[in-house]
Amino acid sequence: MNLEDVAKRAKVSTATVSRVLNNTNTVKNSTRIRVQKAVEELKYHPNLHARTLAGGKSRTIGMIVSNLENPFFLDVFQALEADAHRAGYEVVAANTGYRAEQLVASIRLMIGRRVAGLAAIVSEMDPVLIQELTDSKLPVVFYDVGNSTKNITCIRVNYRRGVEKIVEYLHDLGHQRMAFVGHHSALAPINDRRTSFLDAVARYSPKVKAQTVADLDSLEGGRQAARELLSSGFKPTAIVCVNDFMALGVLRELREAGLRVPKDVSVTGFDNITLSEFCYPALTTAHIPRDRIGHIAFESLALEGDNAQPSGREIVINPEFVVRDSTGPAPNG
Amino acid sequence: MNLEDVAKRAKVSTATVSRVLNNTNTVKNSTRIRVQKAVEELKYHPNLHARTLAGGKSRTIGMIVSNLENPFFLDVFQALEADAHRAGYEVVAANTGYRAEQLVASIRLMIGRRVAGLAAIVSEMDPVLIQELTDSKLPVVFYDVGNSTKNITCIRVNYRRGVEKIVEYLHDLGHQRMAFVGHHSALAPINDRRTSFLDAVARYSPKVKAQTVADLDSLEGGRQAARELLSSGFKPTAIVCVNDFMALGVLRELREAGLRVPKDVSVTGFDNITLSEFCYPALTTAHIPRDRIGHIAFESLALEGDNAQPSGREIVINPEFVVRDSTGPAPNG
DNA sequence: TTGAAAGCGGTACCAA
DNA sequence: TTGGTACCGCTTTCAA
Repeated sequence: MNLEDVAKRAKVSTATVSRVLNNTNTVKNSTRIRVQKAVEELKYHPNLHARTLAGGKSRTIGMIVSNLENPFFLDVFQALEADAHRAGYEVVAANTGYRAEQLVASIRLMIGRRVAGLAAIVSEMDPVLIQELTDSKLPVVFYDVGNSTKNITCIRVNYRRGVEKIVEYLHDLGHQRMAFVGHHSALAPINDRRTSFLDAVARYSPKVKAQTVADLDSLEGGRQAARELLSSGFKPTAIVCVNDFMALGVLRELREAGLRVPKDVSVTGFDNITLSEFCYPALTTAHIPRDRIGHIAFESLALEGDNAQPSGREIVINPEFVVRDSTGPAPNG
Repeated sequence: MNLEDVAKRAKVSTATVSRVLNNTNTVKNSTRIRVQKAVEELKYHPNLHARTLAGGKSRTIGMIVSNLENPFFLDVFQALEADAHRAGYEVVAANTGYRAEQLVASIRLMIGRRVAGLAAIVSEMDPVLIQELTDSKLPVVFYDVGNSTKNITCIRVNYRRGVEKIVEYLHDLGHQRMAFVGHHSALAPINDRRTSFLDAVARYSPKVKAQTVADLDSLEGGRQAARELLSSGFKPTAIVCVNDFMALGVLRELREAGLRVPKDVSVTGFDNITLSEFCYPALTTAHIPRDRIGHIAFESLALEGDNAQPSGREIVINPEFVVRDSTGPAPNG
């Protein structure tokens, strides 16, 4: 089923069918109706591949994220998609699960699809890939990696600042044994977070001690990390989690170990995902505006004409400290 | 940048380049290497649109879900995608947010992309769309709607049975005022769930009373529904939620209203998403095997040859009752 | 206002 | 083992 079938049935040329389908040029009203009728009757759906191939331009944006299970990424995706749809774009997403090979495959796929722009909200970016994307003319948005150049926009979160605020807050509450629960410490942007924590704690050294553990970025990962922590003998009075998602796992393990939060142990998250307010106890965390990230990504990728953003920007986002119920004074003794 | 550029650089024909790119036929080793070198140097990435257009076949599966925010759908997606990748397929997902117009748009999009198969895990399917998909020759999998025909496989969950078990359990615990928290009662498959609940309760009538409320399928929706319930004067001792996701919202509202779960109010979910075990208290729920649904969807859509599934199957899944900590004896008085 | 035809970037068949 | 070439289904001049 193709244009020609429709054309035949409507007794016009394929060019005319194309015209009515795209509302381009002017078509006599009577023939327009004839064509539309034919389209209806044949239940014709234009082949999008042929369309983009012939048209040259692509109306889809690619987005690659590290972990769709973590609502953080989903929120960014939804914000981006909302903008995209409003502007007549589609967005196709890929999930890497923090696997470098999968990232390579996803990038190839996106390039193969000739996306109009690519948002890479991933931590496993290696320098080679960054370079490759930089070389390509494709508009790209990175999150937490790379450097901005003509076709690349970088969005960074001042994680360090956020963690400093958290550690300071905990210190003021009297905590002296703080632990950090992270994940994938082999990945640079994520290891930076661990380092930020250690640096933040170092300011109160030697009174305040620190320890770090890591597991997968998942509920179960957070739980395992907490388990490891509890059996390490370190006995933290505060656990700083790299994000809210893992913090939920930590909360569970503490609960099952009979520890009360925040009475026995304080816990903090990061991101301020919706769940952080719905779990028990509600998490003290640092807000990262996922929707803003999504909006910025879209703007940098798809705006044209007057609204076009100066590409090659570097945007820094400052997290906002949010106090809830998962933190409290350090226990005595 | 296209095949011809590569061909020129390698001093061969486009046909030969195509051959080495696809590993078809035999190409002399020396020329193969020459071509590969050219591909490398030019950083050439084949245009996937041209590929599918010329090749005729599509190696991608479409999946449409009602609400990606609800982990239930994400789990199905991930299972499907894992299978697909293993078999060399891609899957592109679309989220409707339970909006009928968005579903129509998404279906058109998938058809336009000429997907090899379509999994529609949505509740907002209307008869017209079902018919349209049935007429098309496209392999389709429905969840909870439609009927199986030659090209259509249906996966159904015996929700009724699951709710019966839940209501029976609550009844045995002495609960006499049960409420149901649902969403989008205008959609048939979802209203069926509400009806199942009412029917289940009716078996214990008139001793046991029932009431139902509905809001959005979200954390906040569950919370609002609970709020409405609490201010209705009905004073339920047990709240049966249409799914775990909304149950999380209910838990929060109860907590903020000063009600203890399960001491004052029992709460049940449905689906057994991972979060149901990580929230507090852990939810009594009914397990629905999302991974199995994903696997079945993939099999029905993409298997060929010996492993091909008899299409037009109808698969019924029986939820498994899971007791955790959110349910307990009805409070006295 | 409409039609004919030249691409878009590949694949695959037929010859060489 | 290779090259030539006819499509795949659509968009877009260019003429009529």
